[in-house]
Amino acid sequence: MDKKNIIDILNRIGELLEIKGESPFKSRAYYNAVRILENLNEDIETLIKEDRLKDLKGIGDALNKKITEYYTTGSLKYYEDLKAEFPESLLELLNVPGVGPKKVGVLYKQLGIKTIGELEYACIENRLVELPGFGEKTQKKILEGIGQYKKYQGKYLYSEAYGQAGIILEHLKTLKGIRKIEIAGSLRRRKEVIGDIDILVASDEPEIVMDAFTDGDYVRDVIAIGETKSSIYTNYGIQVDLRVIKPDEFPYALQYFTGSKEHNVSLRHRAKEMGLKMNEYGLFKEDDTNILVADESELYEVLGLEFIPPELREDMGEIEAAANHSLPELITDEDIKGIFHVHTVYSDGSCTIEEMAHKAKELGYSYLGITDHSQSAYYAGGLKLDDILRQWEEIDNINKTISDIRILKGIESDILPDGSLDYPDELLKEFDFIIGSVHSNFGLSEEDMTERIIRALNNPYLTILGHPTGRLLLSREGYRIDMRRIMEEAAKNKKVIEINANPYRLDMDWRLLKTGKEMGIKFVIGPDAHNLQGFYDVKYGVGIARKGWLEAADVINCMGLDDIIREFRKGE
DNA sequence: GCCGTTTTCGGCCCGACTGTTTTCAGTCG
Repeated sequence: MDKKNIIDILNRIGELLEIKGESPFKSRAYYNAVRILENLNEDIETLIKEDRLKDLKGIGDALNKKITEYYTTGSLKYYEDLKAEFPESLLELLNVPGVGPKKVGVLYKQLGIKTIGELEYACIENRLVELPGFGEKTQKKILEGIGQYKKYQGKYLYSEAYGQAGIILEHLKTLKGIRKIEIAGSLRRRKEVIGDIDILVASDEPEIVMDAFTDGDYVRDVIAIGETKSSIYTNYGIQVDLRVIKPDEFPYALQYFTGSKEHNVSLRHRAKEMGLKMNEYGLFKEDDTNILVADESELYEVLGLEFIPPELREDMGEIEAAANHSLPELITDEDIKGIFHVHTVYSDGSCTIEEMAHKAKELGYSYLGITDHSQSAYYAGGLKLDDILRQWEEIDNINKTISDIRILKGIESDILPDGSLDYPDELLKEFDFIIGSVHSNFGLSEEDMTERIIRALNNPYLTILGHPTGRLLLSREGYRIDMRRIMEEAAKNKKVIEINANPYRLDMDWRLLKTGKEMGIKFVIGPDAHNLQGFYDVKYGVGIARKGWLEAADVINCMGLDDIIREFRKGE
């Protein structure tokens, strides 16, 4: 029983209550509790054991009892009773964009629809149009939503897959008989979305490895157990393939299974031109003798190439660059000197400025740019003029007392539909820097949305364009924009573009970074942190920057404090 | 279901958008 189980059940209760039609404030209380637990800096088990849960603002008597019951007995009667009223599969319907709890309630009560499949069928049969509150367009939208949902099925965020892989590696590392163990596949290439996890092990004793792998706590189902390959589903539903390889073959297999497919096709083509044949077992001369290599880097060397970091293996020019020694020296986690884009209790963050500052300092950063939401972002508690003045005063005071880190005054200003920023110029110019982001009116035409952002990029006070497409991976497409034109405008006006490191966003997309860099654009890696944990997302942003060929010099938060201040003053 | 308090019931963030309606409900952020 861990925090995630508790959070899951509270969420499900909230959703079931909504479907049932209970007071919205009741379900909100459950969602509120979820948020509180997610942002908890203390161990939840300790809180339960010491009976301190109810001290948390937002958790009262009822929730305290329910959480404690679930934690101590492993089940919760209230939830079981609620579940008995509705099939649990109803909750899956909520994943379809455009379908909320009210619609689920109607679909279930009037048409007996319980699953996505049934819903899809009912749409095709034209049976939704007659329902109260539904119509032609709703039915069409739901059908499209189902299509989108299906597209994302079986896909996972990099951060989720990374976490799961870590657990498995930890479990296997202690085994004797393992000579080498590595992650391969898209996870090693640090793709933003992952289909499955590939793990390679070099060992002379495959049986021991396979037994241990398929026997871990993380296993939900075993799909197959073989001598060279076994597959499982983890508790989170991610498929994991583990391959055991003879130690001599490890470098070839690692290269082969890291991919990408396109990279390997190009690489094999190159090998063939050199009279060589390559596959997962080796690199063979025409007489079929294997060219022995100790690691991947020697393998690339034989092919006349510099070592190509896995992140770059997407067949986007990396092989040519490796051949003529022009691969970039990719940015690393250690290059990041300071942080921009964090939220605090002033808007929708859960920690104070001081807490965030101390964490940033502890992590070795030398500056921290605070960016709460601006006044138009009602839903996130955006800052009014008074709040801003109060925040500035607080920042000034903290800067006086804290050493080795400097807090910078920023704001994440909404870019309003007309492209203007959310405060008058007299106020805007007083900030150290400004991130401009789109948070509303996502439905503008491509033309209008592009114009909107271009106008913002022409605002002298805007420093950084935040999460440029607004996408949420696996759940929401970005808004329609002409990214090429936006990049041109950013380059012309010397505006920085954010690589939002939140694992749900990873926006802007790495596929565009190399082009942007060639256009002379500078980037910033921003965690969009809403709590202390958020700082740890920076590494995901670094991964994306690496995939986009970026070096430390391309990313402004690799600059030291003095340089950054000079950089910001340049615009004034 | 939680909170606060002028101690026990009333308020709980707010607005845009869409599609369905004919004045509003549901969804989303």
